[in-house]
Amino acid sequence: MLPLFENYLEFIQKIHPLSPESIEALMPFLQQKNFAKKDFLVRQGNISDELYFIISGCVREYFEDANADEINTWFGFENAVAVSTYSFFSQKPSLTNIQTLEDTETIVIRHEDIHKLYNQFHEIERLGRLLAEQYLVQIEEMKIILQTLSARQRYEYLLQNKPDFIKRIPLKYLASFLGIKLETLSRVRGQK
Amino acid sequence: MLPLFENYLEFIQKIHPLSPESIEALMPFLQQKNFAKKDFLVRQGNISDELYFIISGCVREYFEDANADEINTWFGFENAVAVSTYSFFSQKPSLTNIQTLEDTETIVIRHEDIHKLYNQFHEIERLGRLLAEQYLVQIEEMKIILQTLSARQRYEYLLQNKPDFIKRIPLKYLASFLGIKLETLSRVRGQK
DNA sequence: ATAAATGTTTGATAAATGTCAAATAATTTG
DNA sequence: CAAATTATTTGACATTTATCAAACATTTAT
Repeated sequence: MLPLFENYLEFIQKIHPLSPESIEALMPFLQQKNFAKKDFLVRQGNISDELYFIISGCVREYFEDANADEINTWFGFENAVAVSTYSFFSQKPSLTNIQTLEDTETIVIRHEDIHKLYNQFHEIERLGRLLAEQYLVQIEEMKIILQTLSARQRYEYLLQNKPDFIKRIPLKYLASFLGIKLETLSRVRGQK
Repeated sequence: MLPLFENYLEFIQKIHPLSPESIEALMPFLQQKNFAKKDFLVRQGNISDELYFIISGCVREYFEDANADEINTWFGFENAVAVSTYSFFSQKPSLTNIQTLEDTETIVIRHEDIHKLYNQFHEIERLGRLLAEQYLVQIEEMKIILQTLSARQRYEYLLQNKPDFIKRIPLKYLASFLGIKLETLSRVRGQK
């Protein structure tokens, strides 16, 4: 087994253990892809037919709003799944970009291949369901943060719950992720 | 076929068509439950082991924040699935209440029974996956609204995209759903 | 039909956040 | 390493939103 795939399989098995047969069927569809800093995994407007598991590095998902400002919607580090959900699920043009913030190693699996595996192995479809459910709950949490917290409280939420974000992601990007302006974020974190 | 189940089956078939065998297996687990206005389908702190399909009426999902203010997180009308996602998926205590805003007829299916069906029918598990994916994309949309729009723009979003909300849901509840105060919402909609 | 309860609007003011401009600080590149 | 670029902070001020109080309107229950 290539050592790079170990993290990926471990990640999967934690969500839903797979039989040796499923894993054997899955492996040929996995492909390693490495990206330099600032490369794009997904581009707004294109249909995203790949799902990425991040082995190392860091990516952001963002879109451009009406004023051509970038709105960051998601950040992912090692051992996270990066996917342009709407596009990948519906196979329609992506509303977002996914771009690396550092050199990043990924394991890629294609939409088409996942669906082959879904058809062939009920337990892989179950994995897909569980992954979607978990992802959903995470998005819901972030939605509540944006719905209920002040700028200062949003920053404190990051401090307590996503310390990696503050360590590794430029404030510039974190601001729109938190739904506040860069200057406000800078002030809020100065006074604490 | 009881006419009440028709909408439910139609809803399901639109997401993923099921074979007659699956439908036959599913039917015995469906149960009709009617609620009076202000009744609770789910209570914060309890494990929610039921998923509701709304035949008629209207429900809200909400939780109480640290100041004992109610934060509304979701509204559902006819032909929507109401579920306390976190609790139902993880079978841990619910973070939210689900309460009717009008007399409401539902079709209920239990967590345990869904999982029996998942085990027995791959295609029902697929339905579950697709439902989770769709739900996820909807939550993501609302997250973007809260992340990027001003109070006035949030109201205009509702006007254009969820006119039913404005017709049928008291402003009092819509305000926290939009992440703004009642008075602000009232002002914003007065000046238009 | 009326009183009580619930829901919405309005006003005055305070607090939070945004805007624009400029100064520092940190990082990248030749 | 120095210049150029990118990122962050700070200041003055504008705008938005919240807060608190009260009035007004609508719905519900008797």
